[in-house]
Amino acid sequence: MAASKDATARIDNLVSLSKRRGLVFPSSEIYGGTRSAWDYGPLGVELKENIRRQWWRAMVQMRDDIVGLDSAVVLAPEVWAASGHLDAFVDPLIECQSCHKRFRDDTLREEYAERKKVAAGADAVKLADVPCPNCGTKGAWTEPRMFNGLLKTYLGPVEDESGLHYLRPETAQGIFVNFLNVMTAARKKPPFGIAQTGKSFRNEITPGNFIFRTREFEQMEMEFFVEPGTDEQWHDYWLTERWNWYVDLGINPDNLRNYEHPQEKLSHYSKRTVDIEYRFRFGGSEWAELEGIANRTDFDLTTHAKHSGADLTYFDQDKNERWTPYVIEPAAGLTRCVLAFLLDALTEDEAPNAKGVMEKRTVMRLDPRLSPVKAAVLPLSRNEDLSPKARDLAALLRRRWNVEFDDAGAIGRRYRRQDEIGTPFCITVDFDTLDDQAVTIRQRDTMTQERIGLDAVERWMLDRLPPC
RNA sequence: GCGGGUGUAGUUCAAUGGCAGAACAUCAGCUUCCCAAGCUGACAGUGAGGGUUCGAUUCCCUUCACCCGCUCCA
Repeated sequence: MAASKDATARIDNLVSLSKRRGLVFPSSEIYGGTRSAWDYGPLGVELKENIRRQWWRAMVQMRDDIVGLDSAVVLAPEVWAASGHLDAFVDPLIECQSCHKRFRDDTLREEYAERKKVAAGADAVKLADVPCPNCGTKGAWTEPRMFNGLLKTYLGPVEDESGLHYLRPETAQGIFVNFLNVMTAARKKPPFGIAQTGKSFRNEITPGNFIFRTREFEQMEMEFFVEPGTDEQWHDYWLTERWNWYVDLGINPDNLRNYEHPQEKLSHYSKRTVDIEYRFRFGGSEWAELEGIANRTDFDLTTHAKHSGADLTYFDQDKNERWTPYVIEPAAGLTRCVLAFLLDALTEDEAPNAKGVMEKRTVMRLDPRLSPVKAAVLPLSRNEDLSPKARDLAALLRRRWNVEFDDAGAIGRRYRRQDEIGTPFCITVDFDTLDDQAVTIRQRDTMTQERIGLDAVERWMLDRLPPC
């Protein structure tokens, strides 16, 4: 339990750092807050967009077999009936009034029917006869209450059932209903993929663990359409690709693992699902899901074809036959990625202060591609000659990157402030700069410095920051 | 939603049924200052609502949020 205590402290530490530095704020804080979501501050939105950009580059722009899409959040309600979400997301839950433990009404009666060999099945079982599996109290159940995971909204001027719509619980369905549009317009044929990122909404019973589980969250999903029979190979391919994406962007592989879903617990659409989990070290569980990589078979295209009447098969000219593609889906949580990248990057080391005494240093060792601020330009001290020189350099670099200028307080303090938010490079304009037209560049992780000519700074940065 | 815990400045913590303090952070100024400990000054708080009371941050109720469990799977 000591480990989880440390982990809790680590998260608490990140929560306060996030607020202090403008990464993540409690939502609607001045009104006491709402637990549904968190807000991303000036640095948080940069980090989140950088992660999204890296995903988009790796999944869409650097490949010729995947294209992008941005479908609506509110789709026709029929989509959710066809996809199975209207059924699968509705769980009737009942609670034992003695021990307050909760169960699903239907599974409780099913298990009872099986155990007691009730011939007529679960429907014949009366709840009053069923004892609580936890405490044994018989029939002290509350009324079943429906917990619908879908968020409802009412469109149109009159708020009645005819306007009932749902906010999407996943971005995937927007891809499936556009399958034909995209395949034709982009002139793609299987194997090919459609990717999109965006907000999704789920009525989670218990949001929590900072930004890990929220009712409003962001996903990065890709549906990869393949010929049946090749699906298992492609599934393995994407497991490797996605794992490597995290490691390439700096996540310590020791903090990653694959979790194979047991066959009997698979979602209604899945043949096989493997999660990439990160060692978040929350109180309750060491590992938690970052991304789910599922073989969705032809479930989605088939069900949408059936419900809509559209032909969602693909005509294979080589084989002269029609088939419904299978789908491999790597579905990542963008907001979960933000948390994982932050936790993995947040480190403490020791560095000497101005008097040579070793002191704790907080460093956010983010990959420079993800860092909210790419460089800070700092005059050695606030001075009428140095500050303008530094401002000019900052303005020049801002044409390409998010660059800060700061001339407040002592130089060491400013370095540490940039360390804490993960800025990889600090460029210092000193009094020699006025003569030799050169600056020192300090690197975040090593604190080493090198002197570079003013006119070479942009090139130096370009060599170390890949285009994005 | 249920059970347990917590709520005081931006952060981390004090204190009290009768003026709410500190440290760090932040901001302004000073400083030829290269790794947060210099000097001067400033801003800033009892989560919200109600009750008891002459008086509530403190006691009571409600509510909201966070943390730990039940649940969950991006």
